[in-house]
Amino acid sequence: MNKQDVTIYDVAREAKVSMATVSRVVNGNNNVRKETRDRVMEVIKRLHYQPNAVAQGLASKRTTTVGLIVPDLTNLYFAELSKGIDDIAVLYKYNIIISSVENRLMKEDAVIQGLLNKQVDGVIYMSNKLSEEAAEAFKRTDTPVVLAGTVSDNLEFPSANIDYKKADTEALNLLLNDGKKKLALIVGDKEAPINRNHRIPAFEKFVADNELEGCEIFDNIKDYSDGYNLYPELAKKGINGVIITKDVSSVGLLNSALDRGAKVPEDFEIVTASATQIASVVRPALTTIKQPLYDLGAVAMRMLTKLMNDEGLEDKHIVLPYELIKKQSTLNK
Amino acid sequence: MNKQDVTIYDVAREAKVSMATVSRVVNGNNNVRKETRDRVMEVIKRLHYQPNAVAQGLASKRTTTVGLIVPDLTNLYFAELSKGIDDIAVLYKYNIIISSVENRLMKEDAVIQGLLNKQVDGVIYMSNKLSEEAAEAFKRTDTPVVLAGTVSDNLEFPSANIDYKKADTEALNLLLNDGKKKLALIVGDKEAPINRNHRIPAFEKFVADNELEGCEIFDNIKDYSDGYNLYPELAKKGINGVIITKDVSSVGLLNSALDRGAKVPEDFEIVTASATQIASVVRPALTTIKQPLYDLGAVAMRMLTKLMNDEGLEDKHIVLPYELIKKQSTLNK
DNA sequence: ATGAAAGCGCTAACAT
DNA sequence: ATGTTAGCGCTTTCAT
Repeated sequence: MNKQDVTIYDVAREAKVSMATVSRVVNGNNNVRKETRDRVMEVIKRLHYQPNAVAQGLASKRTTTVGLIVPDLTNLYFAELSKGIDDIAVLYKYNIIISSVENRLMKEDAVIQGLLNKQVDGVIYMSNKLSEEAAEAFKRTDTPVVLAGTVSDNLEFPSANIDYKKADTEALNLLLNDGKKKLALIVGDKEAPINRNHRIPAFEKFVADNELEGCEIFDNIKDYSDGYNLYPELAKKGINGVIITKDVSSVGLLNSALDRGAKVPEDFEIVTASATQIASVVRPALTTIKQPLYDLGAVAMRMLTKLMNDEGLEDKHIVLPYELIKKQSTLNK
Repeated sequence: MNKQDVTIYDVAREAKVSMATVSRVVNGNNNVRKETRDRVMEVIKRLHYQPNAVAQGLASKRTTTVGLIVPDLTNLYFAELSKGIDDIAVLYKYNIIISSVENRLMKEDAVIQGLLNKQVDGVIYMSNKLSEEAAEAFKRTDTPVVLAGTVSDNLEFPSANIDYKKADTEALNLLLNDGKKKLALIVGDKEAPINRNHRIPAFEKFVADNELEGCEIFDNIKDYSDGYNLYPELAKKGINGVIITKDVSSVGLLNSALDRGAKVPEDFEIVTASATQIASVVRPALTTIKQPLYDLGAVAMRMLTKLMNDEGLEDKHIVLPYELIKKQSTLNK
């Protein structure tokens, strides 16, 4: 593959040692006399020797590679998580094999199997919804898995998340406090555990606790135009305050409201639930539940390094703090 | 690594054939009698045999893995390119090892060397600027490299791009035709080949050809706040029409102009040069040079598959069409 | 501290 | 059409 195909054997011969010694030098094993080490190092430099990671992987059964499963690279929620993951991966000298799995001919479990066949040392899984097949595939393996910004049904996999219930409740309180009583929760997929187990129950509890009427949950709002097209329905129903989980959709909703002459935030308030770049550049600026996406990714990857090192986890489920950032899409009384 | 560590040898024994035959079945080699194939397949299913890709890689010297070098995952320009790359990679059964290289402790050539050590079959490089070290590292190897949405100085590497000169000239004509004569080109890095060899010469030629006065090039405008903070200077200098290369910066510039009471597009026109999601959701909507980012990525990856297959390229440098999308940040007379 | 040798799991001649 | 065998480049006992 490389032009100069210098192997460990060439180095050994040239340095007049065995390949075992070269291997020790390369791997920083201390059982090498300083002189020998220096001599070997010199030859390595001179011959431009680079270890073949595939051969190392086969012999050692560790590839220093982790798999990343992500629905969509162009979704900033996952991109920002990935950045945190990547930075920690670099720190610990892991490479990342990335696989996006949304809208794909290839089934998710096939993607996962492919990753496992490549002998990745661990996997980070991100998604709105951990599919059945994915969960099954993970359970069939020893390879450690961590979820980042993703919840599974029965907490079977280690994860890094925020407290979605608490965050949503705080946001709903903000809306209510601003005098908005016809509230809506707008999600991408009702059946995603994050919604089914956290956001929706929190919303329903809040509505019940405050004896609100005419509140509603809207499902299947995933992209810009979904958000844009939803506004008329909300207006007709008199909804005047929403939490919307996808940043791109919130922007669509905002633009739609403005285009139809709604006053934001006087008549209609929006809280968006991720705080990606896209939510922060529109006008009026969106009030947002700021999730520490970079940190969530970093923490998840750090957990994975521990698992790959058989160190065990103090906390199987790490919950990071969020912030409710009050901007111009809410009155903030 | 996997719980059931079934090897090709187990399958061979169980199916009463040699491992060579199993290998043939796994690799779709036709030199196997149908009965034998069926029997082997049955055993493979029954034992849940999965080939170890690392061993395959070592023996065959092909890893079906390509390296992707990208400055920043959260930059939508690169994310959208990556999506095109990824889709074609899946089609041709390649995995992707992704390495982001901006703001990193690890030097770029070390990142590249790491990729080569993992025996990737090819590399796609994306950046504003192909660094010296990167170019050197690539030249030391046989591994094919393709640039996506990236230009190198002397066209030494195959690439997929648009005609930046033509695109910018068309945009400048739009501005001039709208009556804007104090024009600016706003870039991230003057020294990036894409700017030094294409955008800047095109801008200078346009200014000279049309005998315009007070036009200027602004450098080092890379993120939202750079764009936001630049506007006052533009206003002071009387600049009334700009092409700006980074979408995030354009949005900063737009918001800044609006905040300071400028009328867009009456007094100040903006054309942005990538057309990522972020440029399309702000109001007023930005006129943009729409680069076919997904396609650029897809084409680059397709080129790479050919090179990895020793097929050779008809065209070493592919130029895809762009579109000038006229929105509300220009008058479009 | 160093070396010899046996694999890691597979592919790819080569032989039959 | 199938089997035999020699690697691929490295790590890792086990000796010494």
